[in-house]
Amino acid sequence: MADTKTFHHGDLKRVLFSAAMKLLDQHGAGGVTIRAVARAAGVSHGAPVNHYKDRRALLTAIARHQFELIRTRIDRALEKAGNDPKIRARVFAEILMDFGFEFPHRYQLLWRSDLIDHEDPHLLTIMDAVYDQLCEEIAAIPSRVKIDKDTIAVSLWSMVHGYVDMRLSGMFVPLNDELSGQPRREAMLDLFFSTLN
Amino acid sequence: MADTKTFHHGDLKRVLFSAAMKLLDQHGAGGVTIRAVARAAGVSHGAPVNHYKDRRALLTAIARHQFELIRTRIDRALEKAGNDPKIRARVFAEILMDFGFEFPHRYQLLWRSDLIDHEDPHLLTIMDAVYDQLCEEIAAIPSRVKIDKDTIAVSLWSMVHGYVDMRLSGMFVPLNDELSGQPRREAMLDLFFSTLN
DNA sequence: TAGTCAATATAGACACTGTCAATATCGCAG
DNA sequence: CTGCGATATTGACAGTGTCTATATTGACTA
Repeated sequence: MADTKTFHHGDLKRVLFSAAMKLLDQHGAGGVTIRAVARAAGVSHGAPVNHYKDRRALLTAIARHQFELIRTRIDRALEKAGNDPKIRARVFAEILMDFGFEFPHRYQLLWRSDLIDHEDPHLLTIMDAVYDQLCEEIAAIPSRVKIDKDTIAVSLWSMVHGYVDMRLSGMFVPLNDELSGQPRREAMLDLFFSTLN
Repeated sequence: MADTKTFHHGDLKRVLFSAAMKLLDQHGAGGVTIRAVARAAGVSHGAPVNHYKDRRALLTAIARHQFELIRTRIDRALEKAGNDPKIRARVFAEILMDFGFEFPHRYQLLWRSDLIDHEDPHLLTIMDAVYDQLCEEIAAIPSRVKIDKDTIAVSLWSMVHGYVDMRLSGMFVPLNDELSGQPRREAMLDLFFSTLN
């Protein structure tokens, strides 16, 4: 008896959300305007304010949802990943890259601090959860050399994010992203994990 | 007799450019509107079109200029960097990070393909030049293992960009970015270059 | 010197945008 | 049936980018 299915429209909040997602995937964050979302949902331009305080709130909700989706994907992949912590840490990287190339506009939104609220508690929580999960796997890697675990985690995530982000901006594309059949991303991860021996 | 110092205002193009830079540094790319730039330059909102076709053209010009500044900084730093190619490649990373943290809004603009034209020939040229310079240093590193040079270059730049970009979005800040006095960025670079032995 | 003309600047319009305030409507509690 | 809170509509306001028509400037030419 809490929230769903009441009042005028039905469940406008959900409709607004999915309309916004569609606009995001199609036209990027710039296409997700309050008014366009309202149009797509078939309501007036003033209606959304009852469910999302402003544009930033709507986009922040979407970002939160994406991180939850990422975590779900990671969890599912880890179930089938065996026990080698190096392979498990690598799964993390693969999932993030897959997500970035599959949903470029969603991925780019995640880091747009001018559009979303990175102080949002829900968002902070889920981001921390993903980061902590990575750290757990990293910590389980047996390593001869003593390297700070956070440094490894930050390095890996940085490399992954940097690669996806730059590729989505059109960089490294002239490099063809292929070398002798193996995607470059695999070669990068090979290189990274070879460090940890 | 070519371009500078003519007509009505004097050299409005330069004035527009530096007004835009000031707005960028102060308020981010979102604050760089054609009309705000025109206001800051003391001309009407329609004046800029004579010098920059549209907002995208103005921002692209700024991006181009920033990459040229980065290349200049790299060149200068390389002059004092000695002959060890590993140190020279590292200089590249240090300069990029310095620039990113010194001018966060300028740095973020460089990768906003919704705001600037990454197909612009001038921009492509200067970006390629910076990348090629990195590759040269990488190629000079003697390595036991045979690793594709582009993979190393892409990995390094990706890690550097990813770290700066995520930090500027507020991530990794709770980690304090310090570990035992040494900045994390140095630890990351240590880790990266330890791979190439 | 007078006149022409391209380069440059202005002013106004149009269609957008986010956000706010006033108003209207719905559906449930009493 | 009566409220009343939650929700939706409408209109307004100040912005924005970009286009068009108009005005001004300065240099070159006859």
